[in-house]
Amino acid sequence: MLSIQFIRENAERVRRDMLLRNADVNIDRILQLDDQRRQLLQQVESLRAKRNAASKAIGAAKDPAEREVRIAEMRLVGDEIQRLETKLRAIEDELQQRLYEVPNIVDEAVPRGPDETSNVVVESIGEPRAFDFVPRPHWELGTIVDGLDIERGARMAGSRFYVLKGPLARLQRALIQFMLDEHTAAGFTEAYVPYMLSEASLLASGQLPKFRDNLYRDAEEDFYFIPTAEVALVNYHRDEIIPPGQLPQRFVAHTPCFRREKMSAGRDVRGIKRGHQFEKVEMFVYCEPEQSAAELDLLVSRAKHIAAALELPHRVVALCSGDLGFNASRTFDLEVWAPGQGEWLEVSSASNCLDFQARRANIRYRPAPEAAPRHPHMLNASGLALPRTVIAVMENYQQPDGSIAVPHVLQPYLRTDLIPAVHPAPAG
RNA sequence: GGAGGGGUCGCAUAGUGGUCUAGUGCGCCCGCCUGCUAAGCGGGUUCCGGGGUAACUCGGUCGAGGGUUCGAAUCCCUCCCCCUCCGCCA
Repeated sequence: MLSIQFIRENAERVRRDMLLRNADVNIDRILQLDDQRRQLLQQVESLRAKRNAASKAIGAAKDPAEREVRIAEMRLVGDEIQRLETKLRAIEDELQQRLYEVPNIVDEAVPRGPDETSNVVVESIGEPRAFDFVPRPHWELGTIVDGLDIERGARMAGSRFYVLKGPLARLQRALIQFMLDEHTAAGFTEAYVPYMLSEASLLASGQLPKFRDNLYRDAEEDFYFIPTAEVALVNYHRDEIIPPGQLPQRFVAHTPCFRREKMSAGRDVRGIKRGHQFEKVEMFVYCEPEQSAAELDLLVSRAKHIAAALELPHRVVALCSGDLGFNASRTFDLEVWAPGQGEWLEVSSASNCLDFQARRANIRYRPAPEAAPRHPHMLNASGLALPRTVIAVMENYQQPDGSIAVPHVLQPYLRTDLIPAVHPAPAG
């Protein structure tokens, strides 16, 4: 979240950024609550100071009669303190709730625009392959290589679930392994993290209270299923002051991700592009504020590296202000080309969240041994999302008979250069 | 799931209603003393917030949140975490 001090001192900037995001946030109400809070706080605190002094005097007083008089006096002061504290608490609660729902500020470099149509393609790498046959979508290829079973997935769990088996289960695992190997070789620390987290952790990462609808949770215990490993890694240092000399910290984690995705049925439902459960390799960085712009570049370059190593045509898209996520002040998406479906698939989203999550999670670091603590900046990026990378590999590497060539870098993992066609191609 | 024991300043501990402004030791920082180092001596050492240009000052903070009281580390309630044993289990 933004600090109330920041909002107070930069009210115009914050109002502007809320407009740029199309965020419906009442900054005036927040400032008004802050004003009331500080007024009340001063009253309460001066009364408390008075009570503290008097109580000390009572403890020291010898004469019982004098004690009684002062105790009676203080009883009245105590009542008044209680009355004001009740009022103060109500104001602080409302202020806190409202602050939790204010999104991050918008980086000056972010293109302005109301929605994704204003996003800007900043870089394109690789030429889409020229096919001398009509490329098939991945769900057809999945059937041909006997690696994808959407019907049985739906029978087990409902719509938007699927089963990967045989060569495609193995392909996905090889991709995960490859990505982890590449990122750890680049200095990222691999982490295995809980897949269910407490409500406090979801609040710290920014998922709650605003995005409750998109989360799965355990009905009986305080467990929320992670929608991304980012949520776990934000909380790695929650309520800590990181000692001097330990930044930057770069993590990479492979986890499943669970999302309710309560969107209109009928869109994006074909195949495995969007499910309630999917695998993702996630990168996450804690760094000093001065470094976060460079770290964002690093994360984008790491995501690009994976797409390039897999020889997939890809492009980098700068999200415009209206398309930014709640936590992010600047985001680049990485998209890969899927020729079977004929569309660009978002496989990574790299965001600089500044100190927005650090503040919610109460994370600070000490720049130097005697220095005052500061909030670190935190960044996250997929590196990459699995089902869509699987789709891109399948559709880009497909052969006329529906078999799928294996990208060079994956051949050591799969110990083959071809996923063969075992069923005849569907007619048409 | 059952029974018991715990959570106090970076670490270790003391503290069971008012001289707690949380003591002591270790560690760390500054100073003094000192051929050098060590020892010794003195001082300092949580974090958050309010007010103030500032020096400074006030409030809060003993796992978290409520409550009792003029006054809570200390008493009461709810919750969280850790340890030991039993049960269950990959």
